[in-house]
Amino acid sequence: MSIPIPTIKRFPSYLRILNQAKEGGRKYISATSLANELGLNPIQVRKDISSTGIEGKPKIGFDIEELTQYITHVLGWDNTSDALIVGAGNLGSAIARYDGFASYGLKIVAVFDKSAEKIGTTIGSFTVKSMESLNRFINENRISIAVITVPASQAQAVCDLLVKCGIRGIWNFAPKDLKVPESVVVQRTDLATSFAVLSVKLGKKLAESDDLDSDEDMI
Amino acid sequence: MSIPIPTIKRFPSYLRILNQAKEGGRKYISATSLANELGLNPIQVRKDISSTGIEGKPKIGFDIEELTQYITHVLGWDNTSDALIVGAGNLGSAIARYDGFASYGLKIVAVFDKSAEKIGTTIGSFTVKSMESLNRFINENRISIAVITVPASQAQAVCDLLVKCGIRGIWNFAPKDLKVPESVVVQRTDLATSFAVLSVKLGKKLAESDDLDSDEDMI
DNA sequence: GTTTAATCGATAAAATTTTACCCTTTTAGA
DNA sequence: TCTAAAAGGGTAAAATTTTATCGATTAAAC
Repeated sequence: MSIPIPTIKRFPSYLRILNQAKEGGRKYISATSLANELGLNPIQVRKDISSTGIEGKPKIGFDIEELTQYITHVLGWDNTSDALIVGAGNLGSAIARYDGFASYGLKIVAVFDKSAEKIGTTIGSFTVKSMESLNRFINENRISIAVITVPASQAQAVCDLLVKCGIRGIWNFAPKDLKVPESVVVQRTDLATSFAVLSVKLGKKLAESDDLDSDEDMI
Repeated sequence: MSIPIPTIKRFPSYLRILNQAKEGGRKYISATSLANELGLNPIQVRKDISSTGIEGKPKIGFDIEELTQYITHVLGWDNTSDALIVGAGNLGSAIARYDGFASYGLKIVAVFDKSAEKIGTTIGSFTVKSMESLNRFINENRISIAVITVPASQAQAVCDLLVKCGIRGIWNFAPKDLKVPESVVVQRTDLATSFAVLSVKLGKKLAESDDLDSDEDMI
């Protein structure tokens, strides 16, 4: 009944292609063409879509509008959530300035930092607020999501504080695995993880082409 | 023989904990304590480690130094690769300024952008270079890895150019699935993907606690 | 020295995810 | 109208990944 995590991870890509197709004036899209765009297996796309309960029409495909709405809904991106950022360093600043979150139902509404030098400065459209004002801000604005972009050494302390203030979802960019109570959800996003996969694949690829090179020498 | 992708994705976390333990003066670490730190299953950790060929000692665990070296080697992080960034926007700038890449064998050596306003400006320790100078730079410095941080609409064009210049590995931050020849490796890193998982988990969690609330009402 | 408890390692089972197969539906064209 | 081709959908198989089980090993405590 519940949707597999790998499927959920593919959903944002589907949305992206769907939007593209819609902008191109199309009304229907087949699993096959979705798959082609994304380099996926069409059967897998169909299976992913089937988990939303949406049905397609043979020879035509799926109704783009309907599919978009369902996926958006499954992801909970149809209701915008306010979120705040803790940590006004490079990454925090970049995220604060990034304007693409709106399309996935996330609205950054404030940026916090503990450094006296940063408090009061401007990042994009935000004025950096102090950690002392965090609790009140969360409660007055009923914030349930926080983005952590502080150094690893401070991440757990910040996390604990956020949890105490009532935050329920944490998007953690610090390279640190946070301990939270069962009622709180943490998702860690780690550049290193992604780069590890690139490294290994590239290493393998380079080794292959070296092999080819030596094969060629033997001709 | 080849290491599963999920295992590779966990390797950077292992390295992080290993470093931490080493700094704490420890010489050995058990799969169990690694697992505890990361919220993983100890059996899984042992299995992951076994794919490196390293053997541990019962009752003691694994030699931290040895394990670190092997994992680093498997990831190819023992040889530093020079890389360049294309796209000096928010994200590109943040990445250029980020100093944590060194620990995973990645050294950003230049930043490129096509915008005349940005060329010549300074980002961290880099002076933004023009796209015209890209080809020459790649060849003179034998760069094989590029980071793409341009908008989605330009990503494929930039990618094609990079491939033509001889780039073999592309770390793509643009929300766009790039088509590359078979000899090139692309890894896409997407904030939306990560956030999707958080959204769904959080939605489920919030629904659960709503259920509990209503249950309590019934008492 | 013996016992105990922690841990490893190998193999097997379970769970999850991806892929294959085959049949049905529907549109477009002969 | 009939036929062909392009999907979709359901079920089952295959592949991958995670978890369990159990015996073997080893340092530390007694």
